[in-house]
Amino acid sequence: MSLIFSRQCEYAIQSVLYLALKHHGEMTSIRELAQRLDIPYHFLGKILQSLTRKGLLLSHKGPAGGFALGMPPQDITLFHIVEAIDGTDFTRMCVFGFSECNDTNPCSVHEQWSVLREGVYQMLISKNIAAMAKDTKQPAFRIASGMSNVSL
Amino acid sequence: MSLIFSRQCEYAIQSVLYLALKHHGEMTSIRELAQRLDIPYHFLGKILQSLTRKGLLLSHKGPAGGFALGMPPQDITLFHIVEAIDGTDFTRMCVFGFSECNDTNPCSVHEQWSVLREGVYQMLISKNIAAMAKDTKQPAFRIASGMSNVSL
DNA sequence: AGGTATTCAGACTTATTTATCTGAAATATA
DNA sequence: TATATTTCAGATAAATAAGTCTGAATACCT
Ligand code: FES
Ligand code: FES
Repeated sequence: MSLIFSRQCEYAIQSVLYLALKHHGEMTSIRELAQRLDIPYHFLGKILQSLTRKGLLLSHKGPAGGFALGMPPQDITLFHIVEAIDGTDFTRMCVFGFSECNDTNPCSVHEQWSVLREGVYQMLISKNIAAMAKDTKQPAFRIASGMSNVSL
Repeated sequence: MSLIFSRQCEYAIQSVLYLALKHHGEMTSIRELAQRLDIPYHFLGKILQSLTRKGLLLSHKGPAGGFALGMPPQDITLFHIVEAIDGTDFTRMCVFGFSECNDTNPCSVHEQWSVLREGVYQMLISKNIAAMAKDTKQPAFRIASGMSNVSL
């Protein structure tokens, strides 16, 4: 198989986006996220904990507890999430699997790949979560796999 | 971790490229490939067998046996190799992990991703192995991880 | 205070990928 | 024909990723 990001990372992106659709300060439980996004409950718990430790989310225990964004949605980009879950190795990786990817000792698709990789990076930092949430409120966009749009 | 292609696939690419540097019809053993490219011997054996079954390589048993390209290097692209090892699912995958990636029900980075994905596809089909082998003969390029250039 | 709903922490299981081992089949060469 | 060298096939093992379970800690509510 060949992926871009790990499944954990995909779940993390979906969850943060879902939280960004909620009103400021509103708490959302793992249960709700897991149901609505079709993510295994306990697995999601772990992922949200990681994001919380990194400061991307904040959490609160007890009834009426749950998770919410840990910083303003304007300040969160996909790159933050990817960085927190998968790390940023992909910015240094060679298509051929060679150890170091650099201009002085390139493989034969290095030039093309460098451009594409920069494109991926731009995709990850250019849009913040607030903007993506706004997109997602339009009916044409979707938050979860099957669902188009979402009613919270 | 986040990768583009599986490790098997990276090994496959390196191996096919190495074989393309050999004279037409020359047989290369798993042993030589494994040593020069620093790939686990038996694991590489499996991978080369897969490529052989797909017709990308041809193999011959016995002393002076080994592997060679199964078609003219001008006709082999990276896409053939990726297709044989990892499959082509990545051409249909959504960055957010949603089930179907399409224009009618997009996620909020679908537009950017579609462009990038097409770029990856072009990278994989635009250069054939013969051209890449020619690149690799220049001292600035490298065939194996540490090695710059290669003396066969 | 007591009951309930939630996150948190850690051990555990399962699935997938990567890697290894063993021996059989094929083939060149002496 | 005998021997050595190679690929081939299938089982096995180790490493990593994905997912599950249990109970403790925390906080709300009556
Ligand atoms: S050296 Fe291979 S992609 Fe840069
Ligand atoms: S729908 Fe997400 S990348 Fe196409």
